[in-house]
Amino acid sequence: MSGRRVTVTDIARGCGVSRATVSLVLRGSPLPAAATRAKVEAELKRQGYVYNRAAANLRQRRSSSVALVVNDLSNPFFADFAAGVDETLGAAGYVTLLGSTGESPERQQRVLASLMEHDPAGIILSPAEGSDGVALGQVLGVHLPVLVFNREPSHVRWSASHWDYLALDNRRGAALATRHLLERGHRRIAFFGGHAESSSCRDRRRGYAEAMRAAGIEPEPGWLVETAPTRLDAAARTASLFSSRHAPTAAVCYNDAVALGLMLGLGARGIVAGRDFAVTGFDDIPEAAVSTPPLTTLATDPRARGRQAAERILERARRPDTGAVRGIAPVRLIIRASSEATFT
Amino acid sequence: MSGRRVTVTDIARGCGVSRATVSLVLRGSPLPAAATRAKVEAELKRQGYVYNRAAANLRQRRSSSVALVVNDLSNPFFADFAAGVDETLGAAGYVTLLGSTGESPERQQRVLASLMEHDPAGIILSPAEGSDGVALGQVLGVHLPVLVFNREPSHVRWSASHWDYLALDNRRGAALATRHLLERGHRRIAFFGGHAESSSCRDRRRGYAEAMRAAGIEPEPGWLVETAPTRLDAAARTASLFSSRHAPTAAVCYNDAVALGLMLGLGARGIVAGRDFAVTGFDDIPEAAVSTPPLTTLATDPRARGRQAAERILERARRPDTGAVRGIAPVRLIIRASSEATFT
DNA sequence: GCACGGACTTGGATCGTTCCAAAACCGGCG
DNA sequence: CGCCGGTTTTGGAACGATCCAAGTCCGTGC
Repeated sequence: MSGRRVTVTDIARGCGVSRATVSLVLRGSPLPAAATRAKVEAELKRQGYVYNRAAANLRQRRSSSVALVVNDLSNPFFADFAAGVDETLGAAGYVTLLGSTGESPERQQRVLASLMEHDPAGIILSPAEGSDGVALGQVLGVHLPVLVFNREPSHVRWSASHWDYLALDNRRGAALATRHLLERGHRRIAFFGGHAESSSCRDRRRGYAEAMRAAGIEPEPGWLVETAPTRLDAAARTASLFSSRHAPTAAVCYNDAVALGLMLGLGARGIVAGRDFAVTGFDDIPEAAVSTPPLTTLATDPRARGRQAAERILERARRPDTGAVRGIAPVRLIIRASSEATFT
Repeated sequence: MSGRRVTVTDIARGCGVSRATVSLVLRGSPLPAAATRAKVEAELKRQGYVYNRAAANLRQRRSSSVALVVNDLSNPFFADFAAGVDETLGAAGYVTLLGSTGESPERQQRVLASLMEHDPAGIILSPAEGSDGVALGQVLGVHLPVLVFNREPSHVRWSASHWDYLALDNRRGAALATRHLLERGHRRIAFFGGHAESSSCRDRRRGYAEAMRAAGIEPEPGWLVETAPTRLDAAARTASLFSSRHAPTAAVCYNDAVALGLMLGLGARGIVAGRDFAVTGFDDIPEAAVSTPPLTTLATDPRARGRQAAERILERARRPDTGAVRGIAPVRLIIRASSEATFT
């Protein structure tokens, strides 16, 4: 009836022992006698006791939560990542504090500040585009275990920082896709989409360029097209691929959204992706398997990345003095029909 | 250097006032003199103070978090819902405690119990399939504001419960889809997919059946096909639609995943969806717009549902004694090519 | 009969913040 | 000079759990 919470004191009074004894029972200590334990446990059940972890954490000066801040939950890639993080944290008895930033660095600062007040044991951050490492350092302080996922904020001196970093092998992934297209006989291959200043786009472009040069081809400036990483903008910029005389016959796309947009744009110009023009993506979002044509892309297993990130941050919380780690997660080329077009 | 946290006591000592005064400044009380306030604020900045909300909440006997428990984060529908929840909670100064259950009622019990220990101000729960209302009542207690989203656990006596409920208008949605197909001339329309015992499937089947009867058609048993709500199982069961002599010419599908699976299954039998057979889905997941053919479906705006759920739970936390509310969110029929097939 | 040791149990202080009642300060007024 | 009212400030007790040093109990052995 009463809205008041049941506390250890209530239990202690209810069965005639001290608060300390109840606490021992709660934590499964071997100290209490079996009879006492039984008595206390009965009383706990009778009164419907619920442990107050906040109070315990306060006294013990530790934390049982980890903050997870993502730039865009509605992107399946990050949602899967979040699911992986939560899965691992939950299994370790931690609770996930969620924050999403909607790609706004300002909002990200506010969200982080608010989460910090809850004293998380660590933070897993997939930074908003345009994040500034200095501002992040300001809110996050010097002692908290931090893992940065997927993108590098600007102005971070990694060598001087204790932050962990986990990213996909963007460079190798793009190189794999490029080599795959080269093997199909393509020579004029574009790199299509993404913001050139973002770290992931830079890395992917680099992998692409390296693979091209390894095949003795120097990428032409007209083959590098920037777009917002969305289907819509990608579709809108399709034309810019075909403005020069050396129009490409294939494109390595920044990600799947861009690739799907490009295929839409190609269709609108009467070019059939997979037959007249080869396309690859990046991420292997669920749509990739069922688009028309199905999209050749790079699988990244975001859920496993989430588990990996959570494990790393837990390890870091246990032993704070281990050095920072840079993790590069492998990616896997999934070949589907969109890259079937060969150049003859 | 030291890992110790800066506390109000440190600040108080550092600028020669009492802890109580620092606390007043922190909370923006008008009481402290301007000069004192300035002095304290300077010291706060100097020492890099971070507010400890857990300690404050303990003293104030209130909570600044809301738990969000979803059955499947990797489903874009729920991820979007979560994004909406977090957006609204964050704006109100609450933090989101995330839990995901992977559709396992047992895991759900554990996750809820763990979240309860963090003393949330309320819980938003999208229950795992097969959740039992009695077991849920056990962990959730009697006083906590609870909002159940999207599915009804079994054995809940809503009339005797204070739980809020928010769901999509499944019945009307299915009826809209069915009427749409009827208008295209179809008479033999199946309801394809889903588990018949789940509450959402029941409601959708009901809307379908009502629309059919309103058109003077009694659905035949062979037109009701159960499947797991996945693409794979839906594709596998396509055959069962065509076993009887009165094979349907169109299908209202339980959701988009099922509809996409059905279209795959149709394709394998040489039936072209949208030309030879009309299909509708439910949810409007991103793939629906780009599948082949694009899928006619019902848009549910999960993000807005998330905001709505969060607002409701906050309202409930503010005034606990208002009666339970049942919210039914509207859905919108999106017509695309998959339902273009007409029956002539 | 009593000191001893092992098995349990316990009171009181503590974590970082807020509440509360009371105290200190201050200028003015009789 | 003392008192008054209003403004600021403050010490100490909470919140709910845990830590720790110091109990109590009880069976043994001498």
